[in-house]
Amino acid sequence: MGRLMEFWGFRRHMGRLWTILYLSPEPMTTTELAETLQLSSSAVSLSLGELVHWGAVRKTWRPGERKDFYQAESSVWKLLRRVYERRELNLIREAIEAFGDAQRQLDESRSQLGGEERRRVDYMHKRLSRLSALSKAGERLVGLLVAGRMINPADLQSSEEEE
Amino acid sequence: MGRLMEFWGFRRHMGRLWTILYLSPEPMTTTELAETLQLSSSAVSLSLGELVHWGAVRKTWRPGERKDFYQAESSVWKLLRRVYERRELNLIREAIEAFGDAQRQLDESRSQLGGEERRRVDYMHKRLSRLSALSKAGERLVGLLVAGRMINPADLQSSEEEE
DNA sequence: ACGTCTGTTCAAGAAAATTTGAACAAACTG
DNA sequence: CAGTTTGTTCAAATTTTCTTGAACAGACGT
Repeated sequence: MGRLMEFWGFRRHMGRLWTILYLSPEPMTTTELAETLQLSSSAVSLSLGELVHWGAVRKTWRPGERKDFYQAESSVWKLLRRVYERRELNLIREAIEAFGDAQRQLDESRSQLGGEERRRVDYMHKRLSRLSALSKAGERLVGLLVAGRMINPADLQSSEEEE
Repeated sequence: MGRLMEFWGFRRHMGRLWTILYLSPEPMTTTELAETLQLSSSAVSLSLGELVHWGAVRKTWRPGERKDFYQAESSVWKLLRRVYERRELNLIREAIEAFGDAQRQLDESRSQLGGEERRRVDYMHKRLSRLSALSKAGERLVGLLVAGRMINPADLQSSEEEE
């Protein structure tokens, strides 16, 4: 899970910590976690905090006990959905915006150019439109994924076909 | 595109190089690329090579010209599919294998344990089964994506429900 | 065959990230 | 209220990853 998480763009320790908690029948303390994974308390604090932020781990208490206890959110599907929603969707939207900005910049310079240069700009404009269309299709698809609805990858495919 | 690619686990320059090529009506040489992006020739060579390896860029020639020319594979959908196929599927399969290995290790030690310890091992075993089921559902889904067939995220969801 | 041009590989250096221990802050105990 | 215990933050140190220039190798033209 550490490797998986790292691949996904999170800290490796986040995966390791979550896994330990996921495999434990009982909530655990930071001390136990640090011991199990041979980590310093600050490393645990940092990664655990991020896990809590992503809703992958919940803080709990025990009557009488002074330390905090942590337990894993055990619905991986719920977690995946949240990540797609918060992170991937944002990323795609930023990309869409960037493509739009680029096109607008091209529009501005177009009038001052002629011949060869202008043809080049027009070409770039067309390509950017394609990237935009693709991103928008992607946005829709991820939206459906998050909503748990059926997805048709052919939409992505067709968004790229020449008009 | 650089940021997107980086986020996806590739070098940032791969995204930048691909974009320049994608926006260019004509194939380009390494020299032009290096100039455009202010990169050293070795940096271009490295990232461009990786792009070729992933099929995102093709080498072409021009009669008479001595330098190699490069052009972008312009079907992003095709590229996405290839990445999912070569990389994500592998990752998932490795995970599935790892979960299986872990379970076998638990099986081995189970007989030598008793009481509390054994209950703990059984719990971990059950949890690993859930991760396995989830990964296998994921594998199937990515397989469908690559094949361009319809996907139902609800499969992932249900693979996690208690039996 | 030689010199030139092109592209790749490598090791050293630079930059970026992770990790850690210590300092700090907050909450509880007696 | 002083003394613990717990958790977080920070800057220094370490590790890892990127980048670069130089050395190397291959191909071409003469």
